[in-house]
Amino acid sequence: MPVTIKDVASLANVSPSTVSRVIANSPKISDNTKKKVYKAMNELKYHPNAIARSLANRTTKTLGLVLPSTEEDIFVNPFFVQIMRGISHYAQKKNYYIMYTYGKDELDEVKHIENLTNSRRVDGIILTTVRENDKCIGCLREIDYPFVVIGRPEDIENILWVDNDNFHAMYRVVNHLIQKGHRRIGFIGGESNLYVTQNRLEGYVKALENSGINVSKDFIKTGEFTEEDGYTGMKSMLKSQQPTAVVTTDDIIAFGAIKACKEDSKDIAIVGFNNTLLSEYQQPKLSSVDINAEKLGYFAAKLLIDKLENNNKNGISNYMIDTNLIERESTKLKV
Amino acid sequence: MPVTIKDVASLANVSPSTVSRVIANSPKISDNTKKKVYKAMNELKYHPNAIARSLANRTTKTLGLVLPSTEEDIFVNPFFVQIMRGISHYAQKKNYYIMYTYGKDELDEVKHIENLTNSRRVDGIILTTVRENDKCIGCLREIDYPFVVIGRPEDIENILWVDNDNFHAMYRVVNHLIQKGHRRIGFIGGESNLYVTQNRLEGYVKALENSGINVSKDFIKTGEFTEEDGYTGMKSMLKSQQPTAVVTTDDIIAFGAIKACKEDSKDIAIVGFNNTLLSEYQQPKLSSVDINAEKLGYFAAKLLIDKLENNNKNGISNYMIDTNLIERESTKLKV
DNA sequence: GTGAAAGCGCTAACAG
DNA sequence: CTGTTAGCGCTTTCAC
Repeated sequence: MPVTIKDVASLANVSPSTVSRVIANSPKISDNTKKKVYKAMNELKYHPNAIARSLANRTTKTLGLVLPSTEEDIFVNPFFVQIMRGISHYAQKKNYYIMYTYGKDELDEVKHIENLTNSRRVDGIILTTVRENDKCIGCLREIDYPFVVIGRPEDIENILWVDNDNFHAMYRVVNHLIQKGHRRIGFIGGESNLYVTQNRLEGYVKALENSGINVSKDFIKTGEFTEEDGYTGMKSMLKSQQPTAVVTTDDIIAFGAIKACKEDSKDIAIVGFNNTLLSEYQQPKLSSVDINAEKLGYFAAKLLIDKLENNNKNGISNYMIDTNLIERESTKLKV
Repeated sequence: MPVTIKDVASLANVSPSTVSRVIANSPKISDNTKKKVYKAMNELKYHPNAIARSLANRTTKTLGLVLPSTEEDIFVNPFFVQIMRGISHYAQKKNYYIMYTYGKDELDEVKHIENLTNSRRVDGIILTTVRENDKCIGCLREIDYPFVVIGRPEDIENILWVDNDNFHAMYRVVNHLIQKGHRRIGFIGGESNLYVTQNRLEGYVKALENSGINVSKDFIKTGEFTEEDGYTGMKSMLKSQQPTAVVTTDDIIAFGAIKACKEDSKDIAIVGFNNTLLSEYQQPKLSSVDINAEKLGYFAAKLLIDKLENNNKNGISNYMIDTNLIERESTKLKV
């Protein structure tokens, strides 16, 4: 029933291998036979069977995308959807397909990765989260399967990854605030042992130092990525210090900080991170750093596909994606 | 390098076909040889090659998911993410995989569908939007490829689909408002030629009639799915009628309606639809109908997979998914 | 430049 | 119950 390469071959009066060469656009095929073959393909409405090709040349042209399924992550944050689009964007360009799976937790993710790779359904894997001592990375490394990570892993040796330049992102935000006249600027971050937190904190410190502003421990709070810790961080800072501006490492933290300011009727400039959907719906509308998730996805796909196609001559193993401060009401005022 | 069925066969001292039967869990295999084979598989860490299986039995165990990439749709609305999870949930249960593609527009979607189906990468397709005179459906029908659509198509003959019971959803919402004492209830809907709009309107009408409340054209507005049309619809209703409550067919419409009420300082009960993320962040928090998108995805996958596996004995060709009124501040008050 | 033949790894008759 | 034998549809040496 389905038309195969043989049908095309006999109609065009050539051998199957010739047709195959035409499909692969082999250089050593006369223009004449090329034409003949194309004609036959059109007449028969021939379309190569991807599965058969995959079996023969041991490559599926498919990438596996592993998504976490934590409620908060997935819903409040357009992050993953944007990443998916970015990936899709580059993949389509290169004629790659994407299979996605949701993992209930880290172990479940590992299980899915094993399924995907053992069955050879995919040529490579894209990881969308990094954890401490990441088991997914461990597993992929062990079986030596191509993969790329969105977010900077602890141990980057021999790993493809993309991430924002968190140092610069925060550096620029703080600088911007300084330009606006702020001198007493606080920092409220998530877990202090995370790279993101550390890098963003460094950017904060550097910006202050560069402007000759004293960096004080009392202006630096870290905790969890929760509204609550944003709230308490802000509260305690308000009590002892008199910040005129506060930068945070996540919108959710910023939301808590806003709440604290409102309670104390303090008018303080606040900046969030990740530019989540809700930032625009705060009172005041929250200025936030857009991390360009779509670009993260795009370059993750690029890194992986380039490797798969051996186009990685330049040896690039990671990309730093730029960020954008989206300025809204919360940082409108000059001091 | 990779271990194949042959390796297992020779280690277990059986033929490849026997191993194949063990993999497929064929009933007519003695427990003894089953054990032998399993042992060999474990020792060799054998994993069947999915591609080879697909080629041999002409089935890929993967579904193609076609997503629209309209900004608004994708971002503001957790709809698609939820659908993806639902699909994934059922698919994983049945050991199916999902490939997704984004279509820039209808034609682009058709192109992707053709790619997916012509290359035989997928066994079936899941459509997440329905348009008037839908080209995707047309194409799929023509080539007679299994598919399911989320949303009720115009012509449902021989088509698998899932949708909410829009009639009942709205019927119950209006009833609920009536219980609360409302008698002057307005309706603001999207495009009047769409099924959703019509069905929801019918539910609205029926509920009023059942309670012996007069249905007046002046209480019914339709337009586009925009904040603007929600706003103007509300404005004009406020001018001529004195509604105490208004139901809408989309949160975005409700947002506009809220705005209009605020401007005129009218305290009117308002209900949205789709329970989007932002509904909770309105002032007042918007009551909205949750359409259970995850369930829509789940049952879409079920419908399609059941068909593919010929488990569709009962001949079910669609599911109606229940909805849930999420009550928030906007309908708190009794009249 | 093009064809013949072997094979990718697995499944599915058909025997026995 | 199990083995033998052909393929599934395409690619890829290796000749010519």
